[in-house]
Amino acid sequence: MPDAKWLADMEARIPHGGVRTRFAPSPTGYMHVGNLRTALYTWLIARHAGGKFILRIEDTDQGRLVDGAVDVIYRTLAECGLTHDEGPDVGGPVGPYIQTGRRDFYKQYAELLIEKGAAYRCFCEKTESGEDSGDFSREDDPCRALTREEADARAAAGEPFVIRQRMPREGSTTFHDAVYGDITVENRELEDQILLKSDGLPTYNFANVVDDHLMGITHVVRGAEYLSSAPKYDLLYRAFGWEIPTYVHCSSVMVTDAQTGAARKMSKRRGDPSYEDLIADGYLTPAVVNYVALLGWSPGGEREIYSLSELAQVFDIHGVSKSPAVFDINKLTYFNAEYLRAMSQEDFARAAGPWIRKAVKNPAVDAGQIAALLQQRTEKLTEIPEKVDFFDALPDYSPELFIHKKSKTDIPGSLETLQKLLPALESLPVWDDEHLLQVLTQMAEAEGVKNAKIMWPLRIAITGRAVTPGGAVEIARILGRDETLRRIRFALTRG
RNA sequence: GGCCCGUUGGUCAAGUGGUUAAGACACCGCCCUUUCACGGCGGUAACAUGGGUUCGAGUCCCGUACGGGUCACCA
Repeated sequence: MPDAKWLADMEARIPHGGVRTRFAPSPTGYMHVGNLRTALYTWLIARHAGGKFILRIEDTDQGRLVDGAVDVIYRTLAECGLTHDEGPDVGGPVGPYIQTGRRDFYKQYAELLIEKGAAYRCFCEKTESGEDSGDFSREDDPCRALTREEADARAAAGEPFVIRQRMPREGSTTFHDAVYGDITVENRELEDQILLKSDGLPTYNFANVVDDHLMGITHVVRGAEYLSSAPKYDLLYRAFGWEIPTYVHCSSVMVTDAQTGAARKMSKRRGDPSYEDLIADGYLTPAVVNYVALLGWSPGGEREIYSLSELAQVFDIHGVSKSPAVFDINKLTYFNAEYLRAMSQEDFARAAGPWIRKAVKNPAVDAGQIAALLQQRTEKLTEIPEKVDFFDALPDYSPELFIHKKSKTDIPGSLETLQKLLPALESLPVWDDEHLLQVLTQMAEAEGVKNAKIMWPLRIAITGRAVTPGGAVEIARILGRDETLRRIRFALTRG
């Protein structure tokens, strides 16, 4: 029944030579960290080898289509720099790259399998997931024993059917995985899985095998949840007589459950962060990519900071780990801080600007100067507003803040210091760091006290905060003379 | 429950028969310092468990425990 000419044409367009990998997400509208990592590893394997990275959309589940979901995938890949060479949007030699557009292909290949005796039509009624299907056992399926003529006749008569894979009942199947090594299962454990659904669309497992072959995929990278269906794939490849690609199964990414403290798989429902959530939370894309790369893979040495292109150079399947890794937001935060500090001052100012302006509306206050202060003490962009809001308006603060043991300050002493500071600052010839520091240190020297005894009261008076991004000098400089003096005078009224 | 996979400090992890069992995050301490940070130095902390094999086992084999995955006309 399959068209021999058509099959030959399909085979003829398969690219050969060179590594070809593919990321094949189903459009659910959610790119969780595990998905991103799979995409990353897949991309890295291709780029490391100078091969092609292909994007294929697996939309065979008509019941789970989500609007805009494909856009989330495009956007995430693009932002992360995981560019694809072939895909629904850019085309390529082995399209279409969206599975519903390949509908007829699967039918042809399913029928080819029937012809080879490795599949059969099944007319049994659908059994819902999780439901007890009675005492009927898959092994007793009478359809498996139907002759070709009978099955063809019933199909021709319009009876609905699915096409199932005919698994061997004896022996065992061994497949090889680049991460897990050889895995052997008894064939009797394998169910006659459905290849083609009654709506004519393929199941994930079948579509994968057909597409990966037709697209010339050399390395199949996917989550370890597919490990147990891998032997069925091998059987399918063998039935077709196709070359088996290299399997690369990656362990899952876990998260520590806030309630139970136990590790569990990440999930959208539980509110675990997706890529977009992390970005909205103030994380930088390169930091996320870098961290995620190291979650379940290790380059070996002691180095941890890698750019995307550096990752592509050093990536090696050998470093992929078998056991699940727990996502640690703490360490991501550390990576983020590292990336923030490594930025040029200009880039940081550009990234931090909007966040500073969320809290500092006063245009007279220079966001660029605040950014310079912030760069060495910011772990995520989102924490900026609360750190700088005092520039806009002096917060309500308790005079108790003037008490600081290490600086040897108390309330009366602080007010006294501020009182003396007032005229000195009023007459400061130039309002810059150099002069501010000079007047302050001179006063400390004249009084025979440590700098801190002068600096602390000033900083508290002009910020109203125990912790600030920068010291008294820098903050006074940014605030300007008028505002600085105003805040000092205000402090004095509170004594 | 059957089958498959896994198990090095709280977390990420190096380690491929002989190591004082790296490194990083987090945590703690000290130093630097005009606060907090940054930075520097140091510290606490691990081979799940029981048997083998071996002159020698984190590394190899078997059992046990624990964890994960999978058993859909979902992917």
